[in-house]
Amino acid sequence: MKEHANGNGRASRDAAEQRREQMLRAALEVIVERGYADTRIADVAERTGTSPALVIYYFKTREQLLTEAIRYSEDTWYAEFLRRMQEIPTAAGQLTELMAMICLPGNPEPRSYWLLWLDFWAQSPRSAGVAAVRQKSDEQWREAIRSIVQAGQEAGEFAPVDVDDFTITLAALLDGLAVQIALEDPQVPPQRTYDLAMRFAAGQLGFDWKPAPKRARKSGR
Amino acid sequence: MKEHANGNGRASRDAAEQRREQMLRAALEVIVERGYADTRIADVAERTGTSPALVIYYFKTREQLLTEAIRYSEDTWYAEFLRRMQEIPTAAGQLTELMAMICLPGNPEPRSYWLLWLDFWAQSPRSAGVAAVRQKSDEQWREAIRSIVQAGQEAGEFAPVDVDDFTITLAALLDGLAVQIALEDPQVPPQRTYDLAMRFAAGQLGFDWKPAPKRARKSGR
DNA sequence: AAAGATTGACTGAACATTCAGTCTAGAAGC
DNA sequence: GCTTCTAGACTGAATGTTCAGTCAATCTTT
Repeated sequence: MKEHANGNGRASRDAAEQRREQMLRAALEVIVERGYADTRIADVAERTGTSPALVIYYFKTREQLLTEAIRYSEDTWYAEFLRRMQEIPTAAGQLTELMAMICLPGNPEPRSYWLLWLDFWAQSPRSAGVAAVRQKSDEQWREAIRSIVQAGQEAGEFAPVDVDDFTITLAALLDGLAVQIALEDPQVPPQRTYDLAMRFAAGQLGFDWKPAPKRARKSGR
Repeated sequence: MKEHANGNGRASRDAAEQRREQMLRAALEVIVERGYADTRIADVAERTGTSPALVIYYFKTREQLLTEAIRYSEDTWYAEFLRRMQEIPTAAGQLTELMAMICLPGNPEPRSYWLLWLDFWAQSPRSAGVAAVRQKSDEQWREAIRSIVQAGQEAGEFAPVDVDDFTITLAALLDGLAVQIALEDPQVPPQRTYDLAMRFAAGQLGFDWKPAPKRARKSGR
């Protein structure tokens, strides 16, 4: 269980790093379940099979634990996003994959992710730490869209719309749809958010996209 | 200060009603400042110049106070919205006024209103009471858009887009822009949210709209 | 390589504070 | 005098943080 060995304190430093991550992941789980404000140190301790004191030992304060947790979440998500983008050649394909990551159930589970964001938004006005992470993520996020669109335009895939306007609009649209995903509005299931977002992007950028084959056609409304 | 007088318990019942509203308004102020989760009974008591015990006297529990407060906020906002709609003849005009109410600084201050909503969203997954109010407001909200669009189409003002799809998309877009308004993102000031939302609506529905005369043209980006 | 010294990881118990909600008793209005 | 309204003192339960000290591993010294 203990990987001691090699010379200096390397092993224990690794172990410590693992501990930290374990706690960060546990914190994220608890935030999703109980909400940011109601996440207690004791919860994280319990979930990592340790004591509240140890959590404070690693993170000086509760706030530090929580802000590091959200930073961790963002970094992880963004890294996965970049990884996927690199495997896709066309801008339209990249945009499609991005939408899927955001809207459709899959590996980084969008609902959990967006539940976190609802909390970040609510916390931002009152917490400088959260606000900073949110702002940075938001910019990174828009920059990602922007660069895909720009590349697509240069490759002739996309119509020459104003990149900034389109980016902000799409980002906002996705945020709004994300709320519905997170809150599981029965009127707006994930597949529908995906279709609507794709239709908007395809319409504005002028690339072809056909909505997924509808299963049963809902009758009224 | 005390309006006693007339016969039975009417006066005191009115006074009690006023007290309640006073407390509800105070609660909303505190929620905006400190956030839903950190709103204490003592804050509301202090702001109304009374005691915590009295707040509990009127609302049995803290949760009841808070959920009634958000209901009150929604009812007030929606009533004002309806009032304004009735004074506008065209569907395009109504839609424009709606956007202004949502985006541009004015009487029901959008930023405060949206800050409340950020909290409602974050609270919804864990509070049945909040979730219920939110869901109802959301539906009411979409229904309002839908009926304006439908009227506009019947009057020949608007292009015949799919009403449901358009409604959900616009509602989501506005929610997303609202996040930027609430969080005061420097990249996306209120005027810009208004312009983008209007451009989207005008483009989709095919009515004329010219962006407000830009003041100073920002140079780079 | 054995003995001692040092460090990092960790715990249990206590502390201090914060707060929702209760209780009691009094004031105000009818 | 009966009901409604109000405040202040209080309670009980959480919960973040501190602290003194244990334990095991590693480093130093001889």
